[in-house]
Amino acid sequence: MNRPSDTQERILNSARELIYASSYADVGVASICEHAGVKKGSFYHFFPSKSDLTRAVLETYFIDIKERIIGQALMDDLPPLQQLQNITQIVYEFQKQTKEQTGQILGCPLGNLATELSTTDEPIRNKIANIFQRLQESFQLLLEKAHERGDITDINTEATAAAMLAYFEGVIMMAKTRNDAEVVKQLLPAMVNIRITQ
Amino acid sequence: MNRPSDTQERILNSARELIYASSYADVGVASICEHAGVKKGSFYHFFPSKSDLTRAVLETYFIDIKERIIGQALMDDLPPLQQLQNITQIVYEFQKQTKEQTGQILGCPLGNLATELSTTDEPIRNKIANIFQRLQESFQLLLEKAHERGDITDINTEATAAAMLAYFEGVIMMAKTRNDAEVVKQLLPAMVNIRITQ
DNA sequence: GATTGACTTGACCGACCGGTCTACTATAAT
DNA sequence: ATTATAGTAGACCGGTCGGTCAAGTCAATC
Repeated sequence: MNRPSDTQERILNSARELIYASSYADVGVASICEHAGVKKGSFYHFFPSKSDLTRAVLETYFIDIKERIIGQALMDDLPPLQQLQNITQIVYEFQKQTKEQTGQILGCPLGNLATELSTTDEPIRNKIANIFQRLQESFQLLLEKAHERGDITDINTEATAAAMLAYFEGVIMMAKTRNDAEVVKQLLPAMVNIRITQ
Repeated sequence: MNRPSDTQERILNSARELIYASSYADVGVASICEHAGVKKGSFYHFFPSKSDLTRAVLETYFIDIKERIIGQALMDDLPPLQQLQNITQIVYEFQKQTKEQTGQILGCPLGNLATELSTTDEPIRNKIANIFQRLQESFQLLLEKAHERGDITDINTEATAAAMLAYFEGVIMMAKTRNDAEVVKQLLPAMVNIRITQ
């Protein structure tokens, strides 16, 4: 009774791209369907609302960041602080690449939606808060490893991880606003020097 | 031949409040007019478009930040790094206050619009980039004073000011996403320890 | 007191919004 | 072969969007 279909994925990918390239409000359901090659009826067969779809899209953003940025940075068998440094380099290259391809710095898909929707769509705000938490924990894990190795001392790893994530998002916001990837190159490496003591 | 009128200011103040409380896309021209007690015709007499109005609103956001936050922090005759520290404290109290009054952390009005519109409205992106530049210069001035006093050495004041502003925006974004002012209290003071060396 | 022009009024526009609905198709289970 | 159902198609809905416009009001100028 179930026909296999890639429609759901097509919708997700379409929304992923369009929302990242502009904003939640600026991308209509009709555009998402058109870009996916799908009719509106199918859209609402798979997703009860645009907000629901966006929460699903957010999860794919997280998976991408986790795999393509953090996972990539951890592949080299380096000290944890070096791996953190890797992250900043990978992000720079990614932002630079999208700038070359689209002419624009698109920023962070999570931060973009966080600032746009946190006050008007509670389920989305909550979803993003949850994702930020998981990213923070990835940072924290690296900090704890560095602590065990004796690379850092007297540090509040949880608060420092949160501070690093905040700096990360802030730098990317500035790069997007100036539409200049070099902002990332100049500022983001300093992320690994942030410390919040106990 | 010119009748004095507070209509323009009423529109500006209305838009200021409504856009800060939600977002650019979520606030219609009709809502702005209604909240200002003004008819649509008057709106388009004073402002050629919603985008133009928003650029004027952005300038008022800057003036407010400059006067009510930076100006306030500089009133006490303290060492420059202490004055920077003051800024973080004032911002915490402000965010905490809006949370108490509205139940929500509204974040930074500049950062909010920066992430929402930088890729879709070039004049607005440019306006925000300009404002960020001026804020960065305020930070830089304090860093240079600190340098002259010998409080800090071997520092790239321009890059460090940019990094501090980025961290500032990032922390406020996280507070908004978590809808928790305590994030600001815990993370923002570390802003003054950020250094980017030459 | 006639003229000028800044300002106000509110009806109106086409386009688009998110979402609904009914009819239809295709396939898998019986 | 019949039935059940997941998925597709696309017309349609009321409401809202940013923006326009013609008509009018009012005060300052001459």
